[in-house]
Amino acid sequence: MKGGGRGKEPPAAGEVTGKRPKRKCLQWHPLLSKKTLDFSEEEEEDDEEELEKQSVPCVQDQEPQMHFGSTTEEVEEDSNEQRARRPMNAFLLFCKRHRSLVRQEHPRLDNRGATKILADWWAVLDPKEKQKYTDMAKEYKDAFMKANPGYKWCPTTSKPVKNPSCQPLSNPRKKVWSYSSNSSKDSTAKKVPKTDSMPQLNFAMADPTKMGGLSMLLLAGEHALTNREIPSSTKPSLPDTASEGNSFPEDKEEMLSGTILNRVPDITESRVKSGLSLLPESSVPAAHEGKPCRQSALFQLAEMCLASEAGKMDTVISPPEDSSSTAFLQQTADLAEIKEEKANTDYSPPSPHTSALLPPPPSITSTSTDAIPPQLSSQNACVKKKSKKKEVAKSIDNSELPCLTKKKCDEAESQVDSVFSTIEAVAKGAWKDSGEKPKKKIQSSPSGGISGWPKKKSKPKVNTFVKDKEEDLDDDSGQCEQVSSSEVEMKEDVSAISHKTETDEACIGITDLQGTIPEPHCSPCAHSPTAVKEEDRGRERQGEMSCESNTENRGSRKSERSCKGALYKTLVSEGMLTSLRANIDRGKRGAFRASDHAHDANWGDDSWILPQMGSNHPKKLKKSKSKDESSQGLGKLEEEFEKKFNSLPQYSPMTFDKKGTAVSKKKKIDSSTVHEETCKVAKGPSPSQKKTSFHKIVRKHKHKKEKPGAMDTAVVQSESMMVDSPSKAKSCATIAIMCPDVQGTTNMEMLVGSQKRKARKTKITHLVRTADGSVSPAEEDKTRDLNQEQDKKPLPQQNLCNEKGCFSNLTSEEAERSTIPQELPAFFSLAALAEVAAMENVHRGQRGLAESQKKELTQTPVLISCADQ
DNA sequence: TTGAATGAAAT
DNA sequence: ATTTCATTCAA
Repeated sequence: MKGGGRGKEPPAAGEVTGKRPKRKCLQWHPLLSKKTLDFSEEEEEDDEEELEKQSVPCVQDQEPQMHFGSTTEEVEEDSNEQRARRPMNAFLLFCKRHRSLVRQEHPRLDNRGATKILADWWAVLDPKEKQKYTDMAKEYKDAFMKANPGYKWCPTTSKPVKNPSCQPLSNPRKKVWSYSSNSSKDSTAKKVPKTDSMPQLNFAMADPTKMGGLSMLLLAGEHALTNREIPSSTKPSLPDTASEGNSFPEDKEEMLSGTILNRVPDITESRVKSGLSLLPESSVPAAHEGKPCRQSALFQLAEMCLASEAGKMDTVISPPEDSSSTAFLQQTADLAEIKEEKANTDYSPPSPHTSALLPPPPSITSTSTDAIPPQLSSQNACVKKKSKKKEVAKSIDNSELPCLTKKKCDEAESQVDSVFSTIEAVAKGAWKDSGEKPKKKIQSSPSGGISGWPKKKSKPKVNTFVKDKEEDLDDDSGQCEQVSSSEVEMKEDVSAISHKTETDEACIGITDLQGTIPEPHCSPCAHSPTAVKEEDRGRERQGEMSCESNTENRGSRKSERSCKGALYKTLVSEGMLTSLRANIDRGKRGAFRASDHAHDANWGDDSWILPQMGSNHPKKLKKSKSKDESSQGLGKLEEEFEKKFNSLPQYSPMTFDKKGTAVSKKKKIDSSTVHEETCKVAKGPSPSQKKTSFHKIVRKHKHKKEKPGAMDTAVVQSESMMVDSPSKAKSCATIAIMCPDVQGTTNMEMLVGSQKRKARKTKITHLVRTADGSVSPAEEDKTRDLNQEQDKKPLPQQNLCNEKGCFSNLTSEEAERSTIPQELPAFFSLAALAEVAAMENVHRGQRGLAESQKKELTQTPVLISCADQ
């Protein structure tokens, strides 16, 4: 059927160009930009940012993971390729937000169909609301542009924008997107000054991604550090590094600068403080030195890990959760001290290598292992996992398969290893970046000598990689500038390292998880940081408890997260991350907020995050969540996801229907869809379809009004339908009644929407397909027309509907799902709906849902808001 | 990998 | 004016 049609779209040009081959584009996230932002800026934003941050990492991680095998490297390597994805437009946002709803209603409907419906809804959507989405989109775009100054939608030429090599990141960061409710403001800001340097990638982003969950930490750290950086800023090399590996370099520096062990404590404190209060100065000497160091949360994490390994971490870690910032800090400090001591004891003796961070000597490792609280290990694992899950699989193939296969390497070892690996990876990354600095202790031992590094006993693989990398690094070492030249290498190395390590870790983590918990969900966790949070709370899967100290809950998987989470929490507690806290406070429920509010307030961060989440592990999450169900268990991910999105108003289908009717939108209705549904209805629609059919029917009527010519056919169809099912007929009638006024004025042309474009190509196709057998294209068209015709209606209705609170109800997912009936009342008479439902049920053979719906419908007062009024 | 929708941007 | 591509996910 489509074959012919298709030809066109897929098209030609597009194909070749590479259209969809999914580029490796990293998805841009507001967070990225925010990342750059100073936390200090806006509290609100901060909150959001926090959330975002969390989420971001995941996202980022995920992406890389996704592509991982191929992509990861690509990302790093191909800065060029990686193009940031273009920001979604209002419609896409809308789709993203509502697709699930549509699907709920019409389970059978595939995405295409859903898209059509969404298009209809969109068409019908009140201008106000549309405006919201538009604004969002705009902001999003603005932010995006800021982040990626030179970004071109069409890669066509080349992606000039990014360059990998050396551009200074700093600029872009500035503000990024502040979220302002008002759309307009952003526009001005848009591109702003930033140097164009920021390549699309936002390497900054990239790094974090790599980092995984850590990214957030990094952000925080960076944020704090940022100040410093600026001063030193100019390092040519840095920027480069930053661009590339960004975060790493900084870390690296730190690493290099001081012995990690020793430094760790200090750094940690400093970072923490800085992060919190922005204390700056004192600590982080290293950073000052040469580079800016963004320290990163990552670094901290590493430190923590080390410490923990040392044995002390437990303490440290635990605090975070509870804690208030101060306590935490103090503890940290204490820990640091302790660490130092131990470190000295344990580590120092052996070698200065990089000291703790990197490769703890085997002995140490063992020690650490013992001491290591699951948390740490878990953390590491978690972090990596996130990013890697998918990757892991791939990567595993390469190097780590064994782990997977085994699945159970010693957990302890694995964990430890993972930790180390992580650290190492980080260090390496840093080193690379920092390569310039002579400091690198590691360097002290030439590549060959590095042995210190690669401590991992258990996992030679990692070590090997690391070593190799190190060597590479060494080679490269040092030269940030070189980076440009050797960027690729760097990237590769880094990526490889990180990945590998991650992989290993991931494997480990997975193993652990599996061991502890069979569920695969882990991966999901990775998906969204935010989710993680919630999960942590909510989920209590016992898990290993590794994180006991850490946070409240967390099962094994969580443990990892928890670790991170601990940091976050700490930060939050301190006030660093307001938003986070807020979220936590809200819990899942936050969703409710009025659409508007939410929209304004949260929109930015939250919304973004969620989506990504979804995208990342769309399959798992979504399905699981699908909706209602998810609320129960799954919920968290979804919840968060929705929450964010929720900030945008989500409308119930009913609303749309109403609006559609009410509103004059021209919308086109998808004739095809309508037909299908109608047909279905007539036939014996599937349960899910009922609604759809109903809607469609309504629409048809509308359309009919609009187009007389079409009307005829449409009418006929409708008639037929009616005949088929009296109930339907009634509904139709009802509708007609309701919207009698149809101002016929309309225009024939109307077809605005979707079909316009596609009409050429697709339209036909649709028709054919849609036909599902029954429909013929012509009819559909007619139908559409008819619908359109009818579309016009008095605005008031719309308002009413809106006012009624379709939104309010909707916001919460639960409400949405459960509620359809509730929603219904608005537009059409309930009775009609009920009838329809009844019919459907009959056809189906009754489904619980259907019945329930009917009941509800019937019960609900019949409002005939429609028209008139 | 395609397609359905809309829209912004680029060509 | 036309083409890309952003999201989503079943075919």
